Amino acid sequence: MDMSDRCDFRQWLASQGLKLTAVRLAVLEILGAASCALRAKEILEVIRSRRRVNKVTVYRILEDFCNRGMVRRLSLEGRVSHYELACEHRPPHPHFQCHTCREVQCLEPVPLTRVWTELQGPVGNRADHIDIRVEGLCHKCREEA
Amino acid sequence: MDMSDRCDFRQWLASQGLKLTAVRLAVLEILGAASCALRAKEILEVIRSRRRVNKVTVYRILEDFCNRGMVRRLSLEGRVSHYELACEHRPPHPHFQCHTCREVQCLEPVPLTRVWTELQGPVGNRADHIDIRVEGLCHKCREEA
DNA sequence: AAAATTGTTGCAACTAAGTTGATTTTGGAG
DNA sequence: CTCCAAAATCAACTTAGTTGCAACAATTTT
Ligand SMILES: [Mn+2]
Ligand SMILES: [Mn+2]
Ligand SMILES: [Zn+2]
Ligand SMILES: [Zn+2]
Repeated sequence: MDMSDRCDFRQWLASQGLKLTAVRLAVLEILGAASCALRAKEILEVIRSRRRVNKVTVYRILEDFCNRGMVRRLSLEGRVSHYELACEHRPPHPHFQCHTCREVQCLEPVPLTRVWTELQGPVGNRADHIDIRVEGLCHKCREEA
Repeated sequence: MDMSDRCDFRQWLASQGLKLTAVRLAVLEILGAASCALRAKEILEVIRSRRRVNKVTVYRILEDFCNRGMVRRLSLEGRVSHYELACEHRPPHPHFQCHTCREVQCLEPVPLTRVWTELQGPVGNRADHIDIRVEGLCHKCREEA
């Protein structure tokens, strides 16, 4: 799932009618290079290692990208949102989160047709998306125990 | 999914070696009577309509119940945890959350064997639990639109 | 070129949800 | 009834994110 090199972030911003700014580009590049979903604070720190930024700018950019469907916000355990790129090469997929170290791993996308049929909600609801999170103990934490 | 009348909360507390206190009992009764998962603030407000309580007490009780497996904490959209009873009559199940009104509905438990086979995480991880959340537009919000 | 418009960033102050440590109160065993 | 570990309270703190407004930058208009 490391096909970010295929994405032209400058072009993506242009196609969204967004100006190419240093912070926007940095957010996309950082998420594109990440192997798993990142917290806003982590993104902020990476940008700050290069240039001066205010956290509000990063939060506003992430919010905007999420609304446009360019980035996905994951609700995992705890009160901290995690963000990952939602480019065409990265379809929605389940995640694994370790009880102990809280690390998040992306799992392969699953065909949801089978799951859909199992999930008959109250009639009249319109389901748009299924979010799957597997909880457990990651291989690193297993070795330590 | 309204079998809370079968649960004897006083006995449950005793079997857990917990003293029977007004707030503990109230938390269990409120969660037992709820038709969907509640936020800590909602639980607090219901208790406060009857007696004086500090929010810390409620948070500490919820935390303790979650650690003991008596209550489940749901990580839904946003930064607010939702809590539901995890008594023997209420097995883990998926949830539906409305984009618009954010209301949470409990869905029927699904047999996860089919889903398990689809979710092949990195080798070496030990999966303990699968959390499924369906997002969409609830029937009430659909009517309004 | 100057001015106005628009979009972007920065700053400070704020909020919501939950946590911590110290102190006081209470359930229930003896 | 007495006593004390367990439970509740209080105030202060933390974390993650939000809000309103000012400053700045990039275009567009005159
Ligand atoms: Mn992912
Ligand atoms: Mn439920
Ligand atoms: Zn781990
Ligand atoms: Zn709704």
